[in-house]
Amino acid sequence: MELKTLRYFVTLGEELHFGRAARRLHISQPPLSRQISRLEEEIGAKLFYRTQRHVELTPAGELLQRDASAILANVAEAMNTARRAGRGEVGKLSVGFFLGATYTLLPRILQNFRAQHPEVKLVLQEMGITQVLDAIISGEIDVGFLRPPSADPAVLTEVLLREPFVAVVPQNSRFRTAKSISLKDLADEPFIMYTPGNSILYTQIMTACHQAGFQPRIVQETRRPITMISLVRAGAGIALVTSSVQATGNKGVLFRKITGPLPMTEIAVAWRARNPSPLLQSFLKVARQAARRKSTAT
Amino acid sequence: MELKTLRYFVTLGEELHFGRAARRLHISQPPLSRQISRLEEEIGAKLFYRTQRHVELTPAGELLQRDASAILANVAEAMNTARRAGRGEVGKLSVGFFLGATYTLLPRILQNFRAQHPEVKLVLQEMGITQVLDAIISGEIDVGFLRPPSADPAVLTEVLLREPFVAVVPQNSRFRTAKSISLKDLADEPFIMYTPGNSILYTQIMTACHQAGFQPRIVQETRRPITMISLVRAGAGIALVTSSVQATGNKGVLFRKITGPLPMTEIAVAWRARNPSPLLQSFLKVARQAARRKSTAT
DNA sequence: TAAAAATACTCCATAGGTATTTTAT
DNA sequence: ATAAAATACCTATGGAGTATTTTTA
Repeated sequence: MELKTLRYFVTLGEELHFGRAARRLHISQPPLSRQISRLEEEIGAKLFYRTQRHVELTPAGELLQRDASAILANVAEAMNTARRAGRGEVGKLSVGFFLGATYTLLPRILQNFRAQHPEVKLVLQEMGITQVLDAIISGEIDVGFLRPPSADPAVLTEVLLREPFVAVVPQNSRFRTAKSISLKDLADEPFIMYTPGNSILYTQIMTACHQAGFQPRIVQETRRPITMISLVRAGAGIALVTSSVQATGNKGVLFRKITGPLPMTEIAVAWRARNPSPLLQSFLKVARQAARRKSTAT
Repeated sequence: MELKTLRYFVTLGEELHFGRAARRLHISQPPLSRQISRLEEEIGAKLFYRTQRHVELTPAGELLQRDASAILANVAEAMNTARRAGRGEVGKLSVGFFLGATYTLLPRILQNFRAQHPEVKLVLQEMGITQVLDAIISGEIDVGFLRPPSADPAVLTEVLLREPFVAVVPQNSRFRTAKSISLKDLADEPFIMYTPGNSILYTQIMTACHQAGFQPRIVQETRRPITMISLVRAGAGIALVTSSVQATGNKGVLFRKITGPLPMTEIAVAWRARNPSPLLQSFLKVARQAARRKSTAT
């Protein structure tokens, strides 16, 4: 069975006249006769009652007519879908990210991408920052957000966002009137700190404090900046978080700029080096645009 | 697009290896490569990422893989359905009948036919006895039940059932003790009669009465035997109905055999002379069987 | 270096064309 | 007598084969 045969059959079923059907198919009448005979042979049932004056569908032919039309439509549809998928207009894209990307960067990227590619299904997965890289390598996700460096040659990364640390202090803090705080002024404060294991922020802060000449007194550790802010609000100490955390708009605490040896911290987008998916490329483009606008805004 | 190409594509999508896929398809590797390239060209999108070591579906390929498998399954299914329709195992059969056939004959035929052809959809239409013939000629129904003769050379008929008339009398009738009634004994009774227009029963009864030497006094006319029986029960008169009407099991009236010049009345099955539908043939076979058993039972 | 996909070319099966016959109205 | 489907026969496109080249892990 070939589709050509089905097309012939469907056309003849519509015309009920070999000559006219053949003309519509841009072939001559004899080949059409032969193809129909062959089809009937293959199926093992007459599909048309035909005399020299009259052509009519048999019950079997009528059933096949319905099915065949549907099949032809499905084929056209499938080809179209594949074509559009090739242009990156439809499909699926898995995105992995860590908590820190969800404050300002990711929402804007996703919003723009959805607007430009409404028929693309986005599969979003939050995961630990250390797992993002593995997920990219394994192919579990197509694109991920992480903090560089990624240190794997099979994965390409591109920094989207650089942001400073800010200090989170209670509203009644002695720093409440200060516009910015020098890092070494915090030497005697109780620190609420990131968990060491799964955040390079921990390392960045610790290193900076040592450079500033003190060893912070850590009174609490947590992974989530929101929790850190709650603890600050409760008076447990002060915390250093990335600037974008301010976007959660927390009341009851104050955010202050830090001066001193603290470096900027970076968020990068990462993807498998040879993943030629057109969707991936579209996503990266949107991500770059969003990041550019974001940066200027910051 | 031809199905052959889709089959190649699906197989390669399963194997992800040109050599193995070609072996499964009983062709050599180069034609497979070419067909896949051609398909990609036609669609305008790469369907496989391929290096010499690794073949993988692209997003577009993955979509098409799903659609193509479904399409191939549908094609197989459609061919099968058509094949079975050709053997009369599935399909649709339109049956037209008049009221008089519904008492004993039709139920049994339909029951048997449904048992033997569970996948055939029966479309049943009750219609006036005069319309059955037209419906057959126009092709609106495939097979019809009517009272012969049909008087159209394009329609074949076959008598299935001959049945006598019986008298319907009230329970308190003077005939209640009689085993049978002679037609001319009814000469003075008020008659509840079939409508003249659409029943040859009217003609049969009137003719017989004249032969018996009287003109029946008609007090009521109706098309439905059930109504006639109700009227008899209500004491409006007596009626002559076909024997099979007894099957409705009416209380409150008595049925009595008639002796005299009343002929048997017939029910025939009829169909378009050249309707080669295998379903029709099956139906006729079942009808004949059912009628044979019915006759012996009567 | 080897395994596998792509390319080059050759051949033939079969789809389609033209001419003609058959058949039912 | 005629219109339309079937049959006969011919032609040529394109699918499949073999041999070879290219590529990358």
